[in-house]
Amino acid sequence: MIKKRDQSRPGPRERSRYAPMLAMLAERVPTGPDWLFEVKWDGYRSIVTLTGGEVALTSRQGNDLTGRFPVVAREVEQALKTTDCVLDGEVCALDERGRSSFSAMQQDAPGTRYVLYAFDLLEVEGSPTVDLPLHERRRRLEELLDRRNETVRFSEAFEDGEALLEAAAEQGLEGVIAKRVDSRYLPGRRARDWLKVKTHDEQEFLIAGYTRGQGSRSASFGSLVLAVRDEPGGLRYVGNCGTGFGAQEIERLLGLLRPLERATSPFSPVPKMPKVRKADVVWVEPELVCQVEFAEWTHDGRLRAPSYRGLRDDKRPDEVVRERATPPPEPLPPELRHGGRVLKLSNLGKAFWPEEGITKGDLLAYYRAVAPVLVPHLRQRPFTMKRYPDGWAGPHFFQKDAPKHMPDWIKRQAYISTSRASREKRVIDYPLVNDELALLWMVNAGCIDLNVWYSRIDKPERPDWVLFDLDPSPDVGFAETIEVALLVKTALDAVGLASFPKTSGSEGIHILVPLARRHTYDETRSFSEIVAGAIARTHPGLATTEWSKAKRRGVLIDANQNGEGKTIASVYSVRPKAGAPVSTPLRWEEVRAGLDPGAFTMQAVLERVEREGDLYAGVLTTRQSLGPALRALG
DNA sequence: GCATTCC
DNA sequence: GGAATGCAACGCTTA
DNA sequence: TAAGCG
Ligand SMILES: [Mn+2]
Ligand SMILES: [Mn+2]
Repeated sequence: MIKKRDQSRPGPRERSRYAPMLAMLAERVPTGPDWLFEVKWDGYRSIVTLTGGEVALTSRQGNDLTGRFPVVAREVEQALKTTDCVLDGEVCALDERGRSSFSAMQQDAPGTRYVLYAFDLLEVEGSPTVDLPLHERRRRLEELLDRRNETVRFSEAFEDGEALLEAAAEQGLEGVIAKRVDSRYLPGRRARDWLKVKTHDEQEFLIAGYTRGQGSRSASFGSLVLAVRDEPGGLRYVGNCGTGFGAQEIERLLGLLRPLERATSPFSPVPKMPKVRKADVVWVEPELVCQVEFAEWTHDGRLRAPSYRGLRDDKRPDEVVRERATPPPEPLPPELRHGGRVLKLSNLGKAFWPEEGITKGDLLAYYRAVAPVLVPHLRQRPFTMKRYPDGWAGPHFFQKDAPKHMPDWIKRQAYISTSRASREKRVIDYPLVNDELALLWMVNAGCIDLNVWYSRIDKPERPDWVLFDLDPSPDVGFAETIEVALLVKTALDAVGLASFPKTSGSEGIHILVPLARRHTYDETRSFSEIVAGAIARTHPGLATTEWSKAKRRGVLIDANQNGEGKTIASVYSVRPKAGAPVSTPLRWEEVRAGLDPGAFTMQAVLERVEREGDLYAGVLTTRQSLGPALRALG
């Protein structure tokens, strides 16, 4: 049932002690004297560690890049006026004209020239510099670098962000990074002190036709006619795209487009295309979906500077619409009303994540926006409050018994708890978060994540799911967690059980196996124990069920969490951790190397929900039995 | 975060 | 009036 | 039986 651990899996590798600081995506460049601006270099982010003159390059995922870029590694030794330091930078390939080019990088042709753009200094001769302000770190970095070295370059900073963005767009660069001049370096964090502003946008489009080519392309086509669906099943023309494909890709596209040809335009009315004669357009059924990069939408809904990136076969043609950046959720008024109920909100401006610039108001706004998909996962489940009145880094406390001052429009359910210590029985009134207003009351009370039982009040002894709780030990990271998640999926597939993965926050994964509420907690617990034990035995060093932290190596498959009264941080919960990561539902196809759980910020998750709906809806509707699986496992 | 209790 | 305080708890494992 | 663990 369970495959042997892949022999080719690399062993534990050298990791840099520093993870790179990450930038938040922003819509526009900030202004003012607090910011400096750099080109967003498009290559491999690398932490460069120089120890006694010995160089190591480490990727964002913690992989060793030294062997991949030997020339850069050698030149680093030459270019630095010290033998011990840690830098942050980007290794980029140069094209024929000596400019940074990502496509040159991907082709990695022999003789491709690589350079390092260094932009930060994290440590010099054993003393960390991460707590110095950025302008000071950059000053010291510049001093350390030999200006004459052509391979190790100092990433220039500029004062005018708008002008730099414009220049970057002209040169076909990806964008601009804005950094606060007085900010500290926050390793591994995605903070508002660094903003990434892109020159180009990108989305899927329908191919609705093509135009006859000119010159060398007269035998094939000149451009693709692009379209999107708009409101009630209509089709809207957005522009033509005549670049981004080579001769081979044109051939492939023609092969796919010819069978879709039609005599008449799929648009009504027929759009006017600049510089194209009507007779030169071949219309096709709008069924093929392609990815296109472009500078911006014009005011009349056309693409400026579109460039073809490839076909998309993972997107249904009727889902292709114009994507608008989801605006950040509405700021909240201090008082919300819903059918006669009034909720007063307090301290909206309080910094809940000071480093990231996230306030309690931001958190409430996120939960209000995500409530339609979130609340169904909380409904009728006893709720344990875990309260952080002063933000994620402050002190916190648990509260199960609903406080007296909780409004009466939040439902409660009483359970008797038997404290074994005192052998005393007492009644606990668990709150039930059954609607948006109740949810916001909890968040206003300082709840950051939302912890609920696995069972609902009408059948409290029959859980709705089995949980596989994957927790990596310090010696492994998210990459290993992903490997173990896939092993769990393989095992569940083999016994015919559907399962739903989500990130748990920073490094862990939760896998839920939805049930028809016929099993007891005892049964779900022993089922998860059997599966976890089998995986741990066949993959020593990678997966484990070892309880003691000290002895644990690899990823813990924590079967212990399947028990009455245990709680789980729900899907869409923001976790009380650095970077405010969200527990995000995943498609199994996404559970692959390179997945970055830190990228699931509140804003990113709102956009994702907008695009994908609730990827965890299946947990609410799938009703499975463990019977066949338990028999198969003997 | 807030009601309650202590000084 | 202002500061201090409480606000959960269990099963499982190993020492 | 106590302490560590989540
Ligand atoms: Mn976990
Ligand atoms: Mn756990």
